[in-house]
Amino acid sequence: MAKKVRVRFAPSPTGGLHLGGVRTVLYNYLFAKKHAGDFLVRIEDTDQSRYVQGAEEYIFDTLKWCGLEPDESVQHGGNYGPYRQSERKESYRRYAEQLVQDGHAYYAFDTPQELEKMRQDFRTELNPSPQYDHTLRMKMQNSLSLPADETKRLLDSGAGHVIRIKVPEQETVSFTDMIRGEVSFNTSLVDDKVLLKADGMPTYHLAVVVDDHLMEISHAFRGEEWLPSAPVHILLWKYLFGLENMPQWAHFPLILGPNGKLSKRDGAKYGFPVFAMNWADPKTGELTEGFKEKGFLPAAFINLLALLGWNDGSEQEIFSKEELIEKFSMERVHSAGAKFDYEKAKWFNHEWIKRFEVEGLRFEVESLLTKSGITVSDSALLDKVIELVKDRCTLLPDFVQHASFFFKSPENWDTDAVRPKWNEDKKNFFLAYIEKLLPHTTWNAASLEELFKELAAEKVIKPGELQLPFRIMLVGGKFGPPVFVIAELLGKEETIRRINTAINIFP
RNA sequence: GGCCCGUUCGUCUAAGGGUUAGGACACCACCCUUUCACGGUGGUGAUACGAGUUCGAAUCUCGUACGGGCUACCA
Repeated sequence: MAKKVRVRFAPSPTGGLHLGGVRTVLYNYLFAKKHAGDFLVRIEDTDQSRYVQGAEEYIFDTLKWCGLEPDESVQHGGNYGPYRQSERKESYRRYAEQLVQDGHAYYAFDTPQELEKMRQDFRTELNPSPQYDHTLRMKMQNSLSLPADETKRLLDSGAGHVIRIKVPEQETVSFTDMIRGEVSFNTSLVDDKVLLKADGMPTYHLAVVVDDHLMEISHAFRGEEWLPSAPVHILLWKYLFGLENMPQWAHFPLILGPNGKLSKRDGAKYGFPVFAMNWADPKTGELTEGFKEKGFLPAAFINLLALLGWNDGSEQEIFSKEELIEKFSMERVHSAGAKFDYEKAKWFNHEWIKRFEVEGLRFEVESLLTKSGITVSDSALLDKVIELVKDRCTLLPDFVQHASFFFKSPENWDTDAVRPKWNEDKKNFFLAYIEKLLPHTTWNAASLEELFKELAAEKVIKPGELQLPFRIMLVGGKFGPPVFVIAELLGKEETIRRINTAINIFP
């Protein structure tokens, strides 16, 4: 009998949510939705020293922007709450003690200094990082190496201690990864990981297993960096809840930067965002730019993220969220890491801007224009302008360049572009053109162009040489849609005003 | 160092024994456009290497090389 699909995402509020993290949420979400299952978010706040104030809210803001809101979460409550680890503290201790009683874990009293000393003492050329494992545990201070009464005395006296898993020797732990197939490990090479810390909080290893059990998680998906600790989790499932109840695992490939796992540094170094939204670290004040603020559409963002490690086997590249839910399948997630390419990311956004209806863009464009000091008085005009220029915009802020001159006269003119061919004859042409425009009643691009060309023929000037100056008069530079279309949208009064203004400025 | 994962154009990828190894981004050329784009057409460009299995290998197996991850009382 198949259990209902229930997946969870467990972010740690240590600041920011980068591409890899968001993609993990995305795949979790897509899989859950595809199978009509639940998608939960559980907060990993075990390490209070790394906990960053505001990071939790940031995570939920990000999920909201991406349209990946959980069904149950810290914010919404739900039947399996609480979803914050610090609020579940007591239950973890219980399971850890249970393991000790069953002989699968033990108390360890070693201080950080003693651990450091151990690493120093046993470090050799062949083994640069000695582990707390079966070869060393009897040489350390723990309930396995110490006499029972000494252990009891230490415990009773309230001596600081952790609980570590007792990993067996010479066993093979294997499991089936939905992406990689069978993966196996020799337990002799696995170290005795800490399960419960001295402060009573669980480490990720204990928490993930206990929570997945308590929250009835059916599928556990996470990044590939977790693969090496999977044997610990498998062992814990075996000891605590039974392998037959274990969720199915999938380890997603990493998203790589120019060199190795994508990091916050890469963004700053190579000039592209690595976070979904701006993140200002309250501790350092450091700001990391986000895709949102850079001008990405959420639809484009999740689209490009989804394709970084997955495709449906066809040549389709543009997928809406609904299509992704429908077509996503774990079998088609790659096992190799994918290097992030910002150029391609921008292409996705461009495609989405082109596809978006005006209604979907209006709000963003207007607020961007307002932010750069442009007042949009005519919203019907704004709609026309958006439709007209959206093909030219890759990132949302590009609209400012391509749309602002419809609402505000240029203040600078690219006079260098007109200078070489500008002369008295041309100036006279525009003066004459104004005279023709004044009584003109059918104000549309076609008739304006016709008038322009007739006059040019009359004055024996090539129309081509006149169009560029005309464009610069209207928009200030060498860009934008066809000139006569611009003139049409600008209206008679404004067009004439701009010709008049510029004609006196041209060299 | 040890363990684990991986390897098709520069990048993202298709092709799950038989294709001139396909597409997209980027790049180049041409067309369209007397602006900038969009668009269109074409081009450069890849199966890491070596063995084996097979009539036949990018595809299966092994080895090598290379890349990445992990190796904390972080996740």
